[in-house]
Amino acid sequence: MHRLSQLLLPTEKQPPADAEALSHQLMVRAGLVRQLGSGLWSWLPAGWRIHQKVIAIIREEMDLSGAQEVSMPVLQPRELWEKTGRDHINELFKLEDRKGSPMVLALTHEEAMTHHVAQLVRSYRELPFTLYQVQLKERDEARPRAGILRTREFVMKDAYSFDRDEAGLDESYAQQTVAYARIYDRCGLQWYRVESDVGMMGGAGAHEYMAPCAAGEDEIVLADGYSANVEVASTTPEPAQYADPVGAPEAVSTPAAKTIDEVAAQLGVHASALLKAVVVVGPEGLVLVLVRGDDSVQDTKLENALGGKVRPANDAEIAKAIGPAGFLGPVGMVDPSTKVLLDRAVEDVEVIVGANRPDEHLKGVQHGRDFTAQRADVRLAKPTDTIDGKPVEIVPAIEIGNIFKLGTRYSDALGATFLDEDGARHSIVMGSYGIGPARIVAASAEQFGDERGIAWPAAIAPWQVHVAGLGKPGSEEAEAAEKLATTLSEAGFEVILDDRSGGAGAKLADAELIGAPLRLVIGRRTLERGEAEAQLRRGSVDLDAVSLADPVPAVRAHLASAP
RNA sequence: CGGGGCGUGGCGCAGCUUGGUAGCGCGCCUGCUUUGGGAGCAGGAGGUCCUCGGUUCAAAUCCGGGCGCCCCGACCA
Repeated sequence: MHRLSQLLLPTEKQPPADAEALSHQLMVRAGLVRQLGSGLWSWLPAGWRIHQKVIAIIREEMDLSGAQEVSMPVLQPRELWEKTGRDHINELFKLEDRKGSPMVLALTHEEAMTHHVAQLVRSYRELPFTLYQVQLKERDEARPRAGILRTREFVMKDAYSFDRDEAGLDESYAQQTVAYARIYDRCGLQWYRVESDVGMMGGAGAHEYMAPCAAGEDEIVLADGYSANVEVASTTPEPAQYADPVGAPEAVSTPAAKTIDEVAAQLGVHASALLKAVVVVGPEGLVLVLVRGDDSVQDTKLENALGGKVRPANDAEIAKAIGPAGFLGPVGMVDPSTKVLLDRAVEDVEVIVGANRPDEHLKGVQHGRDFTAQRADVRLAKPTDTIDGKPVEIVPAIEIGNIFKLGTRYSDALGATFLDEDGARHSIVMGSYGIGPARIVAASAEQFGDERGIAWPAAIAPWQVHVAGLGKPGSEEAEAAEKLATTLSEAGFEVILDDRSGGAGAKLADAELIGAPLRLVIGRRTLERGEAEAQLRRGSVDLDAVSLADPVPAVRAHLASAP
């Protein structure tokens, strides 16, 4: 049992002035966390209980999946990171020890894990296995934000699977998928598993686990039977509204009309009758990217299509290769060999494009007839899109976990190999699997927070039962609350007792702020009936009163009904 | 990294324009009263006004440098 009179649980009526995200405001108001510096957060007792409960669930499910827990240093020799080429990552904290030896603070543990496995594993007989740890990660984030949503130091559960081949990896990956679903379900979150970009991790496939909420940094595309990050989502736009065909390219005057809207207005056509031109410099040089006029380019999809990082081209580069900015098109480019990338959603019909001459556009331009281009899906999904005819929804979400098929990128770099039955050497095939417990906590606060506090899912609530006696210390109500809390605590429930001398309003308000799933209140009237009033925090649902003479069965039943 | 904003008791803020006694609400401490929705009265404690320097008889206030924090964007293994 914990007593509110003794607990370091500093609740606040007002949120910090600089807190924007709901979870940030509520977690500070509820006395769960306090800030030490930008992106650096300390957990106070109640908050740490929640965090630890999430970790306990993760640990149980990891162990159940067959993964083995280890622990590796956060402080590591930079040499290790030079071998995988990740030593130049901006987010990597770099430092030196007193001898001047280059060190880093790990932002994940692929290098360390793979290093050890490379030393320890010799034979296919030792594979497969999966290692995990619950360990700090350090990242020099360009912009920490939203309380504990994006921090520079955080605890991560990171797991790494080691298999002899792709088929084995698929199996390990599937095992983690099962464990992840159980973890998020048990934590009581609303979540989606979405297809994701493989990012700089490389590899053969990746999924993210996303908790939809207003403060989400990512956007996910949802449809019946489909879910994907907008960075990879592939959807179908509404049908375009084309201008009447004219048979061949034909110049039209569009004075000073540089934007799609201006051109569409001057010509009296819908934006989808035009092509929008975006010029970037990719790994193989300058590219003219064309999407429908009412679409926009999704950078990650474009980078995947071009096979590497891209940057916007500057006006000089554009003028040299194509034409005057604002009037760009695939026909009549200054350098006709300039690569053209055409979005998959653009049909082979006549559209309107820039003429590569000032104040002029061309109508009647058709792909395949008037110009050629590489095809790729690079458009940003929109809420009006469909997928297989079904409407999509695009919602913000917090990334609460991810899983990657790494392949042999790290095992190749660090020499993690094994000998097969025939004595042939192969690289170990790896996967990596991360979960941020703090993100789960924050996502819960986002999903289940209201203006009064956070209605924690029962599985991760800091306490199961909140007992409040409304009288002052020493009163009959307070004595009865004390006795009730003791009985429940001895019966194995996690109880927090409000034994403070404050007024009833303050006690009830704090109970809602702290957010235990079940609240038991003893006031003068309820005491006269020999009962405690019972209420579920989620939804403020009034339950049958609990008998003070025999409270345990009723409390057990009430908690079983708590979400 | 680009743009914007902010730094004044624990929290939220005013004061700065026009230099001169640091102030308000909440919280905290003591006493009495009060106890079903953030109580009342009385008394009290608590602040290098982010920091360094400059101007001035005098700086929270004006000027300059630095540091810190937040928000938007870029970025985000």
